Amino acid sequence: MDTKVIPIIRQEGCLLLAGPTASGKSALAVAIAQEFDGVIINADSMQIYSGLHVLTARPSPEEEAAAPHRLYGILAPEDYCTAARWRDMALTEVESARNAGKLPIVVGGTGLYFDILTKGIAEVPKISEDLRARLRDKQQLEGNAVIHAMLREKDPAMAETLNEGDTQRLLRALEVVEETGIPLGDWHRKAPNGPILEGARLWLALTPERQWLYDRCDRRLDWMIEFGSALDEVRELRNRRLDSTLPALKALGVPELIQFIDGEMELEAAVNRIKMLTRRYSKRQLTWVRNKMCEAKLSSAQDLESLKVEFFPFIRRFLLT
RNA sequence: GCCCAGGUAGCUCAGUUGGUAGAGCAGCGGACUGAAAAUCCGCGUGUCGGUGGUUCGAAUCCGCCCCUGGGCA
Repeated sequence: MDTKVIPIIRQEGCLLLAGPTASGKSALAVAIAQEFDGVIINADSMQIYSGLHVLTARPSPEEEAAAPHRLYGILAPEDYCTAARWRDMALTEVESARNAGKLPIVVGGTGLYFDILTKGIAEVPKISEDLRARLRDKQQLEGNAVIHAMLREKDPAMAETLNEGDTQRLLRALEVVEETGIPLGDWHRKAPNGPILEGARLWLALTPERQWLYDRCDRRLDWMIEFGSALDEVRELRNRRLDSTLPALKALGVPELIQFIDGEMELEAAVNRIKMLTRRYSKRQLTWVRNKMCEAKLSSAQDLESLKVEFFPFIRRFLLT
């Protein structure tokens, strides 16, 4: 039946589709968008950057042509996207989809983004780039122990909860207390959460069987290297000599492939290492889905048709409620 | 066929003079409030090749068998 004639009664509705890398989200999103007249909005922290189309497994040109896609490849690799920045862009896209009478479908694998989109994040004032750069340099030169000691002095409570090895959180906590004079924990408790996604949501999440997923990740990487242009992408990125701490330079596979290009690692060793890192990553994603997305309707189906059979009636009911 | 060297965790290996075993890597579990494909925390997961014997007690000593390398024929 032509389900496009089903009127979307729930005008303010939104779909959230999460799952680990290579679980089949992109194809399912396209199928949903076609069936229910939707707009696909990216919730992946790496696919947002341009330049790594193949390596970050962005939707193919065919998929992008089959349904509207938003927030893919929109930032330069020398830029960086914070979680809140993504949220603001995503909310804008959700709104314009709704205004156009279309169903927003937020799709991705970045758990934090979904969290912040639906539960919010404390509105901490913007930290000056100067300060951030200064602290980053200090950490690189003098190590975490120094950063941890500084934090213990200015924000003992937060220093207590953080491990000394946790570079990223140490820097964040320190820059906030230095810039604002207020400990990050206080901000979390007292600051308002800022805008979040309003309206009814339907959570869908993919939790495929582990071995199947790992095999798929492996084969996908082999394909990216052999038949895709992953190496060309990385070569081009490398030739721009960007700061290696930028997010896009930390996309899975980039550091290893740069090492290969520079002759510091054999291709096979690089590929094996990327496969391992990808497995670990997908495991973390599954942990997030299992433990934080408890509202989600889960499926471990391994092919598009089964996913459609499981999810479509659900979505239809949601839209007609 | 004979002679060596080995068979211990998924892999590579350690294991004192006999006291039911431990490292690295892999793996698994968890956390996640502004660079999150990031960053961190926790966890040995085992028919010690098999079988019989010696012994209070065997990964460890002895016999036989199986398997894998290497050598000699």
